Parts: sequence; structure tokens; C-alpha cells
Amino acid sequence: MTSVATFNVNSVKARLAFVQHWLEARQPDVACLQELKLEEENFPFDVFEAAGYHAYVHGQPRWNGVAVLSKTPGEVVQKGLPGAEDQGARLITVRVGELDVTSVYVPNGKTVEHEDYGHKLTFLERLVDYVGERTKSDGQVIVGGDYNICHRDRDSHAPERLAGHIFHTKAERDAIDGLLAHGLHDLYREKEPEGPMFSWWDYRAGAFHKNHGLRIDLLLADDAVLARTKGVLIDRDYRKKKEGETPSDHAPVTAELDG
DNA sequence: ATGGCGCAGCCACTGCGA
Repeated sequence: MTSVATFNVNSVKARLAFVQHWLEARQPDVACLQELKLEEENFPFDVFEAAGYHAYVHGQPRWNGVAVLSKTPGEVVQKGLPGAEDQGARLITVRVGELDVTSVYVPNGKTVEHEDYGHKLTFLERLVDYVGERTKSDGQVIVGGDYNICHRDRDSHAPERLAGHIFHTKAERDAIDGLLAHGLHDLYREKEPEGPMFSWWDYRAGAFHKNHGLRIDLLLADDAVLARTKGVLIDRDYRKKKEGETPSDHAPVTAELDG
């Protein structure tokens, strides 16, 4: 079995003990991380090495930042989304064995009226093109990340109220369809067609307790990976406090692959 | 009925997240 995860940690420094606990308990073979919130030179490589992981990092001060962790050595293929480097450190691709692994953090967009929304749509256009390039590699393609989009109504706790709002617009949903049109699959949705599980809950207003969440953290992967996928877990348990440590507002998503 | 947090940088707040 090979397990592949994606996890928006909301600051790797603030979450370090929590993430160590997660790696120790779940032992993913490969993990895509987002929202590191630090520069590569400040990344705690030693802690991850001690936990048994190689870490490949694209960071910047304060915001964004992505990484791929792997138990076996990998090779960095790309840092930064081509054509969208000005939007921050939001993408890294690493070849790990037969897997072509990308960790991506799509811009939030704020509101449909805000200029950041246009930047989000531009980023997504570039991402669709980039994923098209990835599928031409001889590796098995996995693009894990925080997409900041509810692809379908089922992926939102309030699809009617939020229809047309940020995360719920046709243009954003079309962008996910554009990624799928390159032959990728939403692994959780493939395995859990009726699954109501979310991957993010606001820190405020008791949202987790009330299950007011969104499913925005996705593992997208090609036919070869889908064929190997035995199951996908959205690890809600890791949205809870662990040993006094504050959780991220996102839960990890993990796929178990044959072989 | 309403609002209810947490992070980084930097020093009393602001910007940002989704």
C-alpha cells in the first residue's frame, strides 16, 4: 500500500507538533502541504527528516507556501505555477518514483467583486494548462491541494445560500471541470459518490461542531492512480484539538493506493 | 438574536484566510 495525502496546515511552524503527531500516526508515504507561511530557509527540515521524510519546499515569507513530503527521495520538477509566479508560492511538483506529485494552493479570491477573484480565475486557467502538461509526463499524475472551490452543491454546507458567491461560481466550477477534462479524477468523489464529508470548517462560530464546512481540499489524479485507489479518507479527526495543540482549519485527505 | 478564530509580522495593530 502507498498512501498519498493533502493537508493545508495553516502555518507549518504553528502546526509543527500537530503535523508530527499526524505523520507519526498516519504514516503517509507522500504528502502535499499548503499554507506553510514561511520561507524555504526557515522550513524545519530537521524535524521532518527525524520523522522519516524528505521535504521539497516552495516558500515565501508570511503567506502561501507549499511542500511535498516523501518517505523516499524525490526530484523537484517545478516550483511556481508557470505564468502565475506573481501570485505567490502556490505550486510545487516533485517526481517520487512512478508518481508525478503536485501540491497546489489556489488563491482564495475573497469575493466575486474583488480584483483577487479575477486573479483566481487567471491562476486556474494557468493551472488547467499546466495540468495538461503534467499528463504528458510518463509518471502517474497526482495534483493534491487546497482548490478553494466547491465543485458541486454536495461540497458545501449551504449551496443555495452561497450560490454565485465565492467558491460557488460557475467559472470556478468550470475550472475544476477543465482539470478533469485532462483525464484527472476527484478521488474522494469517485470512491464516495454520496459522501457528505467536508475538508474545511471555519474556526469561528462553532462551525466544526455544527458541521458548517466545505469540501475544497482535493486529490485529483489520473486513470492509473484511480485504478490503484482502494479508498479515500477525509481525516475529520485531525480537525479536532490534539494534546492541547490547535488544529488547522482544514482536515487532511488521504488516498490508499495498491502497490 | 448575534457573534463567537487564528496566523505572521511586528509591537499595537493590520492583512489575510474561506
